[in-house]
Order: sequence, then structure tokens, then C-alpha cells
Amino acid sequence: MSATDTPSAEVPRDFIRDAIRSDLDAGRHTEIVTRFPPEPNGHLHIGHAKAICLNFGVAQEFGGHCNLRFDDTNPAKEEIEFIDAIKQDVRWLGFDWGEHLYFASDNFEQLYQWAEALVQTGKAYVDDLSADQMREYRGTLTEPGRNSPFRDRTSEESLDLLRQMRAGAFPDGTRVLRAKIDMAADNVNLRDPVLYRILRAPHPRTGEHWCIYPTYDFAHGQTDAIEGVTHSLCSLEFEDHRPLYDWFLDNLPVPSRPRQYEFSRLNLTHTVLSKRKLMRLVQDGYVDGWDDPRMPTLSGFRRRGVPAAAIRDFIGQLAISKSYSTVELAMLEHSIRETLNATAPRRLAVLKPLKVTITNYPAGETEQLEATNNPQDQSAGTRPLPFSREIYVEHDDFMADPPRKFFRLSPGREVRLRFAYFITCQEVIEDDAGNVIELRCTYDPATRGGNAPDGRKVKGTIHWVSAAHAVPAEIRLYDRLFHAAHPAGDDLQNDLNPDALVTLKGCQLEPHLATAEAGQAVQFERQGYFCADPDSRPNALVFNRTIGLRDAWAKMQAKG
RNA sequence: UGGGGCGUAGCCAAGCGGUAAGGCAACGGGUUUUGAUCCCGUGAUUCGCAGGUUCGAUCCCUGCCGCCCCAGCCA
Repeated sequence: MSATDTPSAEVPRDFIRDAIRSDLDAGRHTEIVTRFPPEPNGHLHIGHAKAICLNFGVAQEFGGHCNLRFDDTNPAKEEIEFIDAIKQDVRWLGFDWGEHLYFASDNFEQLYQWAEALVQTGKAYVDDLSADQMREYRGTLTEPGRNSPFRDRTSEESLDLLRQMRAGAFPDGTRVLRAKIDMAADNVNLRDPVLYRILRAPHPRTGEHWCIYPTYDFAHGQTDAIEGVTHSLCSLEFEDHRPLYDWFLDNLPVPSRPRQYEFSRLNLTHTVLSKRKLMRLVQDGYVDGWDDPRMPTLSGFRRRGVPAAAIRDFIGQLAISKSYSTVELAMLEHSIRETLNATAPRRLAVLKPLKVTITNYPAGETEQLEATNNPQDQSAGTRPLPFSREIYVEHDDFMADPPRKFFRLSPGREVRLRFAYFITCQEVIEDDAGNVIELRCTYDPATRGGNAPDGRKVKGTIHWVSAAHAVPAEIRLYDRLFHAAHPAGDDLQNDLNPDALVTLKGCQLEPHLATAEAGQAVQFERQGYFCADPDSRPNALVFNRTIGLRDAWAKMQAKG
């Protein structure tokens, strides 16, 4: 079956894929080639995931390939560390560029030759105007610009100057190469855009070899053409650049003819995705680094325990369009829960322990109960769970004076201990300050495993852990970074959620969790999805909450 | 007052002249040894607004309104 007869119902549909289909049908291309072109000047975040999934996804769907290309045309901002981090993140997301790893800088010599060609044909010139002068000459959005006094110098003179620029004869910023297009164009991008600037900065790939660098506009389309990219997908702010993109392709002997399509970038509520703001969060110490689990970076999600599959699913739910949109965080959270629900092994863990003594259970005795690992997946099997006279239950699962509809423990109330027995609360022990510090309960030996032979029902089932067998842990409860759905422009601090991280110590986990691997997702029953943090050590376990379970009880209480 | 885009339910979005898909959220109800999961049900007489063309318009035309992007030797 060829890509074009793929049943449309199973495949995402959007204006880009429609265009590709019609290109294929019309025979304009035999292979579809896309590219993900990050600039190595920062870390990838979930907004990039949209571009990654689109570019790699489309290539996969149509049997083509997607290049990973670093847009490294500005050495003043770019670093080798970012290149490695970006590769790791793309791989983690689940995509493989195979042999197709490229750099815009691979083409610096060719680009330069094309620049000379443009000068020779009178389509580019060296300008001596300063940056400030150039701005004045450019005009405004409503007034046309004026020609630079250097615009009409001979191509011989420009060529000589360009060669001197390359040779390092001039200081940084003193001259530029400009395309000769139209200083009166309505689209300001066409008012003689800069092609090359003089810039002495060590380049992560080419070192000190160059002291002039091509601009984005002069590099992007030609690089696409050299790589044989057929569909160059970028975000909306480049729409105004498309005429320029096409101008270079029209005026240079490029080996292929790529076409640019623009789609809207992803915005998410309760977070920020601008490079500048993310940088501030890290630099001002609001988070502990780029991979802080509160960050919307791919490394942050990874550390938090969000599976790559959940991010791919989320992006897949989104549609590719051209309208400006801000997606509700709830949609991402849904994909995370859905992915984890199907795959995460269930475990019992008590976050805020309350001791319970089962007074009619023999002291010193231990028995092994059987617990289901994943009710969604019978093949996940079961595990043994130790039970004994003293256990911990969740403090929030007890109320001395419960409201109606509270189904958990309270004086005289019988509940089920998950996978274990029914217990009834007989006595509440408080400290001098009146805090509940222990419960004394009795259990019904006939209810082993959680069912009563006499058929009596119990309203609540709570989780627990055997005190003698439990392992202690620190648990970091993460929540949305900003309480504001749409964090205001400048003052991030006001919108930050102070409870985005709540650290709990002295939590008690079932013994199985002692050997959990970092990043490996588990569900703590009735609480949420968690994973061990890289900070975790054998005798100092640390778990991160990826996301809580939906909580109808909390919702009910909130409504009063 | 220039140019380029966008405007369909709280959010995202399909629709391409024939009488408004789907997902998320919300709200009801059912199942349940996770108040989880799962299942069922509930939403636009209306598509930014106003005209026009047409037997018929969210889809075509005109005008208006609103929002976003562009005046880096950033990408």
C-alpha cells in the first residue's frame, strides 16, 4: 500500500498533510522530506514537541524522512552543549533522524559562493551604513524606506568588499551584505535584507574559520534546498518571510525547490514557553534548573515521569492549524493519565502516615497478601504484600467527625484495607494537643483478601502499608507552575504557584518500591502517578508526583 | 493611516454551497476491592458583525469589528 492510499480516517488531517497529499498525487515529489531545525541556543520545550511530532510524523506517514538540522548561523548565542541536549530530547521523544543529521554551517562555503554570485549579478551589495543608519533608512511600517547611498556602487566594488569582509579586513558590525530588492516594499522584510554580517565569535562547529555569518533568511531556504527538503514547516511569524524565502530560491541555482508552510505554535495555560521567560525562571532561581520537574521543558517532563508517549499522544490530539490558540493544560494532563493508566504498575504508598494497631491481630505475625499489579492489564500479574499488626494508613483517610458521604475511617466505621481485610475503628488516640496520633482497630479474619463471606458491603477502601516492612521516602508533590491560566507578561512572580512543589518527608512505601528505577512510572493507588527521582538513593528514596489521579471527593468538597 | 494572518460551544478543532464531526473540560447516571479506570447521557436553531449572490451560505462577494505578527547586522 502506498502512502497515498492510507485510509484517511486513521491519519491526522490538516492543511499541511492535505498539501502533501496533493503534491504526491500530482507527482511533484516522489519522496517527502521535512526537517526539524532548532537553533542550538536553548533547551527544547513542549512547544518544540509540536514541531518535532509534526515534521517527523509527516515524514513517517508518507514514507519519507525528516532531517535534524541545527540552524547554527549565529555563533554569538549558540553552544555545543545545547546540540547534545537537543539530540537527546528528540531521541527521547521517540524520533530517529537516522543518517540525516545536518547543520546549516555545513553549507557555509556554498552559501558564501551564492552570496558572491548575487553580488556579481547585481542583486546584492555591500553596505557601509551603521546599524542605526540602516534603521533610519528602512522607513517605518507606513512609510517606505530610502535607498542606501552605497546601494549603487559597482558590483566589482561590492565583490571586492565582500571578499575583504570574509578575509577579516573590517571590524565587527562595520559592513553588511544586503540583497538589492525594494526599499519601498510593503513587506519590510523585502527592504534590502541583510545577508551577511561581520561577527567574530567562536562557532561551535567551524571555530574561527569564519568572521562573517549568513543570516537566517539567507541560510534557511537554501539549506532546505540543499538537503532536498520538500516541505519546510515553520511557525506563523515566518509568514512574512516567505516572499524572501522564495526570492532566494528564484535567484540562485539551488538544487531543489522546497516550499514553506506555516502553522501556529503551541501555547499552554498555566505555564510559559518563551525562551526568555524560561531562562528567567532558571536564572532567578524560581526552579532548580532546566530539568526541574515543574518546567515545561522536555527534560523537565522526563524527570517528572511524563512518558514520551503521553506527549506524543497530546500533540496528536491537537490539530495543526493557523489560528492562534492556547490549549488548556487539562488536555495534556488527560494524555498523561491515559498513558500512565494503561501502563503504570500499581503500588501502595502512604504519604502522611497515621499509625493503626490492629488489636486482635497476633503480635509478631506477618502474612503475605496478593496484590494486583494493574487491573488494566492482567498480564502484569500480582505481587506479595506483607501484612502485620501495625500498619500505616493515610491521615486524610480518617476523620473523627466526618461529614455525610465520607466513606473512609471514622470512629466505629468499618472500611476495607485494599487487598487485605475489613477493619473497624474502635479507639482514637490523641496527643496532648488533641492531634490524632494513632487508631486502634479490630479486623475480621473472615474478610481476608477484601471480601466478606456474609456478603456485607463496606463503602470505602483505603490503602495502607505494614509498619514493620515499609520503606521511608521523601515525596515531592508537583503541581502546575503558575496558578494563573495566562501568566502576565512581565511579573512572573505574582503568577507563580507557591505550591507547585510541596515536599513530604517520612512517607511510607510498600517494600517493593525500594528498588524502583529513576523515571520508571508507578501508580500509588488512590493518589496519583509517581516515579523515583534521579536524586533517589537506596536508603534515601525520593519520588516525584507526575500527576494526581482525578479526585471526585476533592471536587465534591471544594463545591461544599 | 502599511503589509501578512486569524476569528465555529469554556479550550482545541472538523467543515471546501445542501442544512454544524471529534477531543478536552463541565454536569447528570451506571459499574467498581483505587471516590481511579470504564460505560451511558447532556450541549451551537447557529458558525465575529452587517449586507449581498443563491432554491439554499459556516462555506462565494462586499463592508465593518476584534485579535496576532512584522520596522534585529536574532531565529
